[in-house]
Amino acid sequence: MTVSRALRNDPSVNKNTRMRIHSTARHMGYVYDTTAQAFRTQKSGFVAVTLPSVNNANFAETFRALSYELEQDGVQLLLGSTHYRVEKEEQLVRQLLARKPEALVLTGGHHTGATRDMIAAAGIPIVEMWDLPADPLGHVVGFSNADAMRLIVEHLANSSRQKIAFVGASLGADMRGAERRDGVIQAARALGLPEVGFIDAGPAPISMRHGFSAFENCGRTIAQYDALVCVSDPVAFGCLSAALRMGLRIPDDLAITGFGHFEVAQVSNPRITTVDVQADQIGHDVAALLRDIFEGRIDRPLRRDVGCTLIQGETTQMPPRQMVKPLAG
Amino acid sequence: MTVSRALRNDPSVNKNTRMRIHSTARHMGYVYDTTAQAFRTQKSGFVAVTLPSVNNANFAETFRALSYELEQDGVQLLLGSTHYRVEKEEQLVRQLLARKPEALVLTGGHHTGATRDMIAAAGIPIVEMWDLPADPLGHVVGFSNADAMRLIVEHLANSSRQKIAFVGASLGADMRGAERRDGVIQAARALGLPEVGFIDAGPAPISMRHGFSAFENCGRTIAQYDALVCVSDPVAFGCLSAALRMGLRIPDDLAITGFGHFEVAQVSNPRITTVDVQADQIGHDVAALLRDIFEGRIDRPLRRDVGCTLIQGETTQMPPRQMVKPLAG
DNA sequence: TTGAAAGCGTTACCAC
DNA sequence: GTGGTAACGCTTTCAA
Repeated sequence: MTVSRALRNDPSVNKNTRMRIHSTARHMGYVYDTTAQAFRTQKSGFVAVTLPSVNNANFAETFRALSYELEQDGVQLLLGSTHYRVEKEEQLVRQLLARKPEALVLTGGHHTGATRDMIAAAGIPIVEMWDLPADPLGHVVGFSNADAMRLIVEHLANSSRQKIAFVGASLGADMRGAERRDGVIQAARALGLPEVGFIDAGPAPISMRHGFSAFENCGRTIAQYDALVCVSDPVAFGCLSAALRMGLRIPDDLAITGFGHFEVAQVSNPRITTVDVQADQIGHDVAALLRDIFEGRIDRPLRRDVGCTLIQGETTQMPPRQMVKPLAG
Repeated sequence: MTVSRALRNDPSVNKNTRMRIHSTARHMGYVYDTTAQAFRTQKSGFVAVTLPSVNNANFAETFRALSYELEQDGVQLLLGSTHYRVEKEEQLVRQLLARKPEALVLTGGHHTGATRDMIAAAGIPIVEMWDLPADPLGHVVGFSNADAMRLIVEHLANSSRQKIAFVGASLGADMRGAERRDGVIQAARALGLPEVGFIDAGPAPISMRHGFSAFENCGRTIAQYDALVCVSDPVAFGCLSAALRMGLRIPDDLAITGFGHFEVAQVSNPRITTVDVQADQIGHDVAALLRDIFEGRIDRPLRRDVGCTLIQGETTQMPPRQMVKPLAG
């Protein structure tokens, strides 16, 4: 039928006819049936995405960017939330694969064996994002959490901070958080700093209020540290707020750093030193990658490191100014 | 075909036959086609949801609660973002309806004519949430934005604030924001307060940084107000941060209020007076409603007001203490 | 540039 | 308890 072609804007249809068809279709309140199309063409038009949490400005931003790009290609995203648990991820991936998505985008590089098996059996393109896994399932668009923390620790060391504590979720679920903690520990060792402390803010996901409580619960023991490296900006903001309420001067008494370049880090008072990992860029890059995959322009697994940048705020000091070298000669 | 029944474990099939069919199916590597089933039965197992933005802690929380409840029933949510524009919503609803969802959940009660037509033609249950529209499309789970603002204005008036300014997005796109502004204006009039000012923080969506800039751009003109009623907590936080940087004392020089009971309002320093609208409760209630609908326990449109509560923070003063009444006698 | 016919895999309905 | 037939709404192919 010509109608079918017209509605898909097939160029072989006369412009007049097409216009007329479109207008009557709209007039009738006609809605195209993607279900029938998916059935007929054996293409679902879905891309499945898992996030640890929707309620996280960074992941939400990646999803927004991804969704914005892909909806222009008529792709519908299927979103699932793992609540930072690989077992939940397994259950979710099973549910999502039943919808026959044309690709699967996972956050992070840690998965159960069953998840890996299902994914292998599905035979669709896989993208892992927000991480640089050692043994990827397919394509990768992410950054090194350890590298990000090295930036932070080196910055702190440059302004003569010695005793660092890491504020994060209880060990177990949040793998990217654990990688960040390890990154801090490694970086501190490499610089010859004393052993890094750990302040447990409770089970993941943790946010502002958990940072706040964790700081309050430290009591006077906080005095043994001169820098707090937090797993994320919201947690850092919570700590900052608690510290200010206790009358501490930030950064004079204590340096505080975050992670993720959340809005709150830029608007808070003082602004929080953080690391920008460009959540939106990850979304854009994954979308571009998927487009390349669907159009057959990719033949082997891609591994893209989007990198990260230190954003100096006001919760840490500038490194002491270097001696100015005399001009040559 | 008997095979079809056997594979769905229809009890009317002989046990032997069923077993034989299952075994040969497995042997053949047969995979059941969910797509064809969805096509034939006209039941997709989808519920479509539109949000103004995913990148908003309140809407994300509603989505999380909704998703959490419904995934237990094997329902998959289709999420779309309207970017606070009814035209975008129209396009989105068209896309979503093409997937033949079994219900449609919309945020807000303002839609284009075409949207209303499509929805009527779709003949599926509709839920409008986060609002109490005068002419609902179907079911409603929400609250009155005007009522919420009345709570705020009365609270401010109780502590003798007179000159109020509303900080919100430019008029046009954000309808709930506009309702809140109108609510403030009406409440102020009802209390005999002077005309309410308007500080434009730019086109929706607006967040912390827009509140910050808007406040900064006011310069000295801010002095004419003694209370700032912000369209949301993030915007209020931005204003608060800018005010503190300018050396204002909050709430002595200026009262500031937010909306939505976001985490930042509770952790900020000082805490921001706000209105709790229970984003998660809305999600739960919508999920419960959908369950009732699918199981045929609902015969006429439901209209549920989840209400809202004033949360007194530290950016406004307590009302002057009432004279203590002498004990009886 | 348009139209007619066949068929995708499933299920509802009816006959056996 | 089993099986045959038709149909869901679309796209592909071929003919006009």
